[in-house]
Amino acid sequence: MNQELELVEAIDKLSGLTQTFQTQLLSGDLKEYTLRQLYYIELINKHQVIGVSEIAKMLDVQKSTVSIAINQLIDRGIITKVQSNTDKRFYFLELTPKGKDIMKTHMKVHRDAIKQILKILDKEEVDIFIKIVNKITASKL
Amino acid sequence: MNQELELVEAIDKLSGLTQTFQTQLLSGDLKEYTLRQLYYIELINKHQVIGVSEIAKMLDVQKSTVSIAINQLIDRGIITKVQSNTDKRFYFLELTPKGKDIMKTHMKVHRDAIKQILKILDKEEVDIFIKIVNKITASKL
DNA sequence: TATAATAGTTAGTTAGATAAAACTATATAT
DNA sequence: ATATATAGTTTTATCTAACTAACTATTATA
Repeated sequence: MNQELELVEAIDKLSGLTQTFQTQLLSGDLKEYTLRQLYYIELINKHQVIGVSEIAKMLDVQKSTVSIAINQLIDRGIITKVQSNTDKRFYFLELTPKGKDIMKTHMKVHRDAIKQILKILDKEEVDIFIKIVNKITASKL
Repeated sequence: MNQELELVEAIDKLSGLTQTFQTQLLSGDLKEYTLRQLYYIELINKHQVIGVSEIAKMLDVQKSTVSIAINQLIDRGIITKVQSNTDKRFYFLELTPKGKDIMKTHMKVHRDAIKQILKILDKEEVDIFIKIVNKITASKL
């Protein structure tokens, strides 16, 4: 079989796997949250200083969209906002302990999936896989 | 750095790439359609004989959900339904020429992405990549 | 100081995806 | 022949994610 076709199939399988993974993520302990919400939580976890406008720019959506979503997560006790002293217009978005727990659970799901992959592949294969993925992503495809 | 961490990062990058790919897919020529709609089209394209109930089972959603979505695509001239002669309850779902065009565009986007990957990697790397992906997906992770 | 820009909110709207329940029409099985 | 199952539809309703436009409060600038 030609290489291009095989690669098409491999990538199809990979995207099927991603979908299965997402489905698993959204059942289990994180079923109360949408992917979007988990992503907001992830962004806030990753950036020490972040506000509504920056998130909106990152996601390329309107500020109002983000504002509403974030305030819902605040109402649910997952995020807090702290007004900046130096610029009263700005609010630092932070995770509450509950938000940090969600983040931990999310990361654990990731880690568990990766542990399973590590069981299936031998060390050399993992190295090559990492190298290839890095090569692909480095090229800003 | 330990292998697990590197794999975590590689997979993060890969999922970032997937997201970029999706964003590109949903701008460009296919911006009038949602991912879900493209998936309905893909399923109908892939299966010569398929009806509403089967799609519902595949996606694990209610028949009513699929019925509404499919009828919207029929209204937009993308799908047709043809009543079966041997079982009058059943409707064969098929792509119209417009639907087939959408499918072609969709596949072209895929093929183009894969061609870019083929440019970046050498033949041996592609082979290994395919082998590893197959190993992972074969294991029903 | 008056005006611009920025950060975030609020009100109102829309599209899409989903569900439950009641329904029609048809086919199958006892 | 009657009862049950199946294929698909319709109605009603909910939720998410997004939009625009108008708004407040604050900061920066000319």
